[in-house]
Amino acid sequence: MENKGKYYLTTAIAYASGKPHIGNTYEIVLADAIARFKRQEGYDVFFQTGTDEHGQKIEEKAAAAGITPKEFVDRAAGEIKRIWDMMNTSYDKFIRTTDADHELQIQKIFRRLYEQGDIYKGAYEGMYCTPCESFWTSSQLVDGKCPDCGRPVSPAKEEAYFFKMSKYADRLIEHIESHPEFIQPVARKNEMMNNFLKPGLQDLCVSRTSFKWGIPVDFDTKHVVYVWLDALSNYATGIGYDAEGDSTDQYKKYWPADLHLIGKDIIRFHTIYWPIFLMALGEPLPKQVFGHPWLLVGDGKMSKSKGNTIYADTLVDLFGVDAVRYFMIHEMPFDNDGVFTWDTMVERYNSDLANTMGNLVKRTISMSNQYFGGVIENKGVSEPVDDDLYAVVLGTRDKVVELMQTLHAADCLTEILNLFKRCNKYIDETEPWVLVKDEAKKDRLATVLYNLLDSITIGAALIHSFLPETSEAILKQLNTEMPELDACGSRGAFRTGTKVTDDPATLFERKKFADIMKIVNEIYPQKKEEPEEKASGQPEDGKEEEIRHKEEITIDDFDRMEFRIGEIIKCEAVEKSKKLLCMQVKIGNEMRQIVSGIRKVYTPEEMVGKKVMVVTNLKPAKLAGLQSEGMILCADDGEGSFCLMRPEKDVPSGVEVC
RNA sequence: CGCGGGGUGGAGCAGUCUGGAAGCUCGUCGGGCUCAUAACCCGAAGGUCAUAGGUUCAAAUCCUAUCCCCGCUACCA
Repeated sequence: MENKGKYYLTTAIAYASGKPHIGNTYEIVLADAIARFKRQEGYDVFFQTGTDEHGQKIEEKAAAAGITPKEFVDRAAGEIKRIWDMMNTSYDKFIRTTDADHELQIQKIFRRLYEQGDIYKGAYEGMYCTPCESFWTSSQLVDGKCPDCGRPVSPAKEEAYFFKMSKYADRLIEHIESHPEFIQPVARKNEMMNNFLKPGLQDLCVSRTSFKWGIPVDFDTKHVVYVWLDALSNYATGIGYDAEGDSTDQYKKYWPADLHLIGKDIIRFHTIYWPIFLMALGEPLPKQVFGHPWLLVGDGKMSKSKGNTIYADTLVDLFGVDAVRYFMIHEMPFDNDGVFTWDTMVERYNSDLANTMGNLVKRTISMSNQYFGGVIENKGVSEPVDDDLYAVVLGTRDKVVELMQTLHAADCLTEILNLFKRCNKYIDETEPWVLVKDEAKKDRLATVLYNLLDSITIGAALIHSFLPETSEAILKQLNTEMPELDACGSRGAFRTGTKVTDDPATLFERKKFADIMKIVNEIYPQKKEEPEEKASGQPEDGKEEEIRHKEEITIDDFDRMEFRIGEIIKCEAVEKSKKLLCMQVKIGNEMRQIVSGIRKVYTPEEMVGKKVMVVTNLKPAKLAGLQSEGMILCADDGEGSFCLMRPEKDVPSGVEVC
């Protein structure tokens, strides 16, 4: 394949403060898919990742663990690298900011910027919290107090080095405006322009004296280099940049980076500070910075305090590496956060990997063996339906190439799955099990199976960057070589007369949701259910399937809830809504307004005078703009039908239900 | 009025720039098939495209207002 030139991509370097969760792992997986795909396209790829190991937080964590910072980051970096390797990522270099050559270059860079006047010594002024020994900006303060400890802060000054950001701001604005592809997705570009560049850049404080764990400024050793200047520079130092003009050939070949793949939270550092540092050093700017969205768990960000942190190992144990790669890439829209739930994980696994792809390979190989002893020749007996099949199969390559150009990796997987789906349909259209009964159709049957094997070969090649192991497993079962990317646009990827395996292993064994959840519940025992559920809430299953119970609660938990009998005094339909009723409910001597989604089953007229069961200590909510101060309980069958819970005998309103 | 993004069938999304019969995946229901992993294929149900106005022969798409979500708002990696 022709060489298309070099392609240098990086991930952000992972902060070595702990074990990365699936959100952090997503980035390396996406980067790996891009790197592999670029290689497949014929680029000379250099793929760098690594760890960011300096800073106050690490110093503190190490102290808390009773070890030196270096010991701490050695462990953390080892763990991160282990996970990257487990995910089968094909990085070319794993840089650590504690690498000696990197540290040396940072000192050289700092000195050079100082000597040429871009860095100057000044004083950092801000609000200082003495107990926390931290500076805060006025916007960070919470009610004018320290956001960490809540204690009052006082203005303070500290000697520090600053970088003259404003000097390069105009050039950067000009660059961003004239290179619309520089910041991706574009929505982020506006955030940067509006929030930082247009209002005017402040000079950046690039040294610290408040902690020690960093790279010392060699000419003023009570300062350490600001971690971002340290961390960002890895992209250059990792491939051999030298601030004194003696950069390696590798650097000269690969710089500037073609892509920095980073999280959307650190776009500012990569699209403002890093380009400006590079301008100051006289180096060209990276071609593109892509701030990818986040992979969230449930409906919130992952956090240790919530107990919902999910690690890649856990998923890999349950589903395998490629299934996890598949999920991560497929569930991330281009510019929206993706969401991980066990439900969708199992669904994607079963539906896409087991049913559509795995089963297709198995049934095709199985038929090849049953009908032809595994040796399939292209007999050239074609029918119009073959062209329909190939129209989809051969068109996939171009679609994938095009989508990857703009880093729409999730859409690529959708396209490739479409290819496999089309194959399944083709089997139904051609009905090989019917053909086999007619000796005269034997050659047609062979052709059909050949077309399938050919299509699967192409599909396997196209999915290789995303699911390398699976791709190889399929090709091995077909006993065929992976075609080059260009060959995926035409027929003949599968060599006629090849004998496929006679023992096709199942690529993805279907998983039962209940089995997975059993294991998950052991791993995450304290998983909490949503406390609030609407009256018309959506129940789980209607059928005979077993009831999924919520987490067990204690009598004390139950005691926190208050139920009372309420009498509906007034009731009217909520105009803006077709399912809401707005009621005035008498509970003892007080009146409450309650909005409830029961209009489908109850009319306003029939509600008046009824006595119902009400949750009376539920936090008020606004429904369709109306305040609702409680919840009316219903029995709900989950099929859209439900009925009110009413006292069996007449009781006065206000009495408690317990 | 700090800036920006978004509200589309049960779930997740596309479509909005360049108005012209509301689409995809999953789920549900019905049918078909039997090579295959209770799989695969076909069909159906289900949405007044957040709300209210306006422009137009025609609006999810353009304009105005309102409501609700979510990012960013600088030296924390």
